[in-house]
Amino acid sequence: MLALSIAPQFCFGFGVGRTKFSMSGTTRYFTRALRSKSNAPTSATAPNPEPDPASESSVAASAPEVRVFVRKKRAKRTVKVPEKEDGTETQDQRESVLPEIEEFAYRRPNELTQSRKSKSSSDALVVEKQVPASKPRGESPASWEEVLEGIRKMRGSANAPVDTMGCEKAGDTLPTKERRFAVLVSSLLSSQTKDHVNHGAIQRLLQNGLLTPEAISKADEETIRNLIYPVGFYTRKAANLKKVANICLTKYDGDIPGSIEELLSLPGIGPKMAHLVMNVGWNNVQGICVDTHVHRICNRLGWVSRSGTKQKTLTPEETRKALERWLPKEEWVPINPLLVGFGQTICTPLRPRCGECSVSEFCPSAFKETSTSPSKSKKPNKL
DNA sequence: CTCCGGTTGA
DNA sequence: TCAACAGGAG
Repeated sequence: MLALSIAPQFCFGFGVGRTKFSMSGTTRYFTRALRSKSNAPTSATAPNPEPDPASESSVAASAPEVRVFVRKKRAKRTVKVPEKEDGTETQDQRESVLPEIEEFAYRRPNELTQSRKSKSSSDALVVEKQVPASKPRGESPASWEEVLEGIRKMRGSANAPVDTMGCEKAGDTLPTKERRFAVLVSSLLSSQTKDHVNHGAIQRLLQNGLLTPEAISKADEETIRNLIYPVGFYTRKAANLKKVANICLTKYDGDIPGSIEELLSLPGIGPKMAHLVMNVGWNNVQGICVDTHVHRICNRLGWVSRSGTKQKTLTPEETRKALERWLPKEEWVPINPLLVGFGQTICTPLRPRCGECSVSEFCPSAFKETSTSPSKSKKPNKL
């Protein structure tokens, strides 16, 4: 999931020999793309399209075509960034980065109108199960439609990248079964990971032919770990990925599970991702994909509460059920990217920019958390 | 409630 | 420099 910014200080440069580093109290890491552009200027991004089923020694070690990230743990001192980080360079970085971000910008208004008109013109979506739009069963909050519309307008002017993009884009040129698997993999990788990082990992898997259950189950874990490296929690995810690939092969004939319950049984797939995979992979809306942004914002707006009370919901799952009680089904999919983007730019977890929010008049929590924060309370309100 | 591993804002 | 972050597992 994204933190707050698409700002120019982003300096990621996959495959261009740029080094970045981070610091934390106990551990320092830096990453470096192995093959720099100067070695193979024109083919740097298309190393080896063929599957390279694991030789015993890791693919990363034996095949120079595989682009991996090298990580070093516990470097004792700060690593120098080889390329200058002065102002002009930053400018270049921004220019090279923004188009990629642009790709991820959510295009919800189109899709919304499309789904409302229920037109079959959508190309990549294969499983076209018609979801009956159910009538909301609970009380709708006052003015929720105005609020949604207001947020849509705010989002239209300032797009924020959204983590579902990696999923929706994942392998959208692939055959349907492979595409579903790509969506599943993307979901596995995407949690706690910025989507451009996730997208890079998916591309590397794809380029190395490792975006099928067969290939992943044959590849060794080290290879997978190196390929997905910059994503958050890559060690755990590499292990989960192998397990999931094997489960898909043995229990689902190489396809992915088609129900929430079965998806939840996969390691690394929880409620949020299970609903995301159903929505995006199967185009079958079983529930709302609720992440912390949706959870936080719905509570701030007073849209959800513990059943029978006015208390805030305590978990995203609780929020999901509460929201599903009244939100019309055609909003179930759009609500996530809408609120996530909103939550990244305006309704931030800490110090929400209520002054810039056009729907603050409808929000019971507006201006309750001051941007200068201190005098409020020792224990800041998490929502 | 903590850990996972890296990024980010303060 | 360092704690907060974000989804899932334990």
